[in-house]
Amino acid sequence: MRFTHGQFRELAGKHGLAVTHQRQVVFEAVIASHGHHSPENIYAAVRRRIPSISLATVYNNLRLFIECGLLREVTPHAATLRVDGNLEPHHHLVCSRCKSVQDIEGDFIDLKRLSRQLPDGFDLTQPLIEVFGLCRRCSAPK
Amino acid sequence: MRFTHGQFRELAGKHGLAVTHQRQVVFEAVIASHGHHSPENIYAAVRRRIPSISLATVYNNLRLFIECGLLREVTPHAATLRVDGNLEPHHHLVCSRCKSVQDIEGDFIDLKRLSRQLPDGFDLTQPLIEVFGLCRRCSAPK
DNA sequence: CGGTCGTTTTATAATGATTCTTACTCGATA
DNA sequence: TATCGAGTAAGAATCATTATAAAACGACCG
Repeated sequence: MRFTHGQFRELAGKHGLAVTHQRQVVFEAVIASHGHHSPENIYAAVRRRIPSISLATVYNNLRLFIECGLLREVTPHAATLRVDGNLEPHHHLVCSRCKSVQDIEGDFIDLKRLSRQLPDGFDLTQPLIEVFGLCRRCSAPK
Repeated sequence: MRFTHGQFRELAGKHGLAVTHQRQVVFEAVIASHGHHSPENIYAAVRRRIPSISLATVYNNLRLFIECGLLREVTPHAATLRVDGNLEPHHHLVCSRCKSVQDIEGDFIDLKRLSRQLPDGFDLTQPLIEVFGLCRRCSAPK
C-alpha cells in the first residue's frame, strides 16, 4: 500500500501541484501512518527525514492535499463549537466544503448490520449520525 | 416548543445543577435559536437580556449542559485537525466523550432512503458517515 | 438582621492550534 | 547572468477556548 514516487507525481500533476521533496515526504508520512493523525504527529514523522522542515509547511501541504482530494479530513466540521437544542433524534448533513450543517430525518441506518460491525464494547446508546457531502451551493459549478 | 421555567428547573434538578438566572437565559437562548449555533452567537443573544453577562459564563454553562445531556454538541470531534490517508470508502466510529476515531466497514446505510431525504442539490458523491457513541473505555462503569 | 460557606459569575490572562507575514532559497527561463 | 515565481522557513499574529483569581450571590444558621 506504499505510494511510489511515480504515483504521487501523477496524482499531484493531475491537480497542478509541483512535486517537491517536502511534499513527497509529507504525503508518504500520512500514507505510512495508518490511523487518524494530527499535523503535529505528521510533523514529527517527517522531521526524521527532513529535520529542517517547518510546521507551517506541513500544515500548508496537508491542507493542499485535502483540497485536492489526495487525503481525507477526519474533522470536516466547522472548527468551532456548535450547539444544538433539538433533542429529538435526528441526524446531520454536513457540507465538507463550507461546513454548513442541516438536520436530516429518516430511518436510513440498518441498525442490525451496523451492530454487527461494531467493535466489542462500543455503546451506541443514541445513534447520532453525520453524513458528509457537498451542499447545493458548494456543488454548483462555478 | 418553548421551555418553561418549571421544565428547565426540573431538568437541571435532575442533574444537580443550580438554577441561576444566567443559566436559564442561556438555555432558553439555545432552544429559541433553532439551528446550530456557536457560543458567540448565543452570547450575542443572551446579552440582549443580560448585558453584563460574560462570555466565559456562556462557555461554562454550554459545556455543563452538554455534559448533562441537556444539549447536543454538533462537533463532538477532537478540536484539532486529523488527517486520513485511507482513500478506500469507509466510515468512522467516533467516541463522543474521548473523541477517539476508529474505522468501520460495512454496508449499513440505505442509500435509497437516504437519498429520498436529501435536500435538493446536496451532492453525496462519496458518502462518508460518522457514527457517534461511547467507546469501550468510556462506556465502562467507573 | 449579620456572618459564613460553597457556588456562580466576572474579568482578564494564558494556552494552543492554525494561519499569516516576511524573507530566503532554488530551479527554470530569458 | 538576471530575473521570476513557487515553495519553504521562522516566527509573529490570530482566534477560540480554558484557566485563574477575585468579587458577588444566595441559602443557611445563629
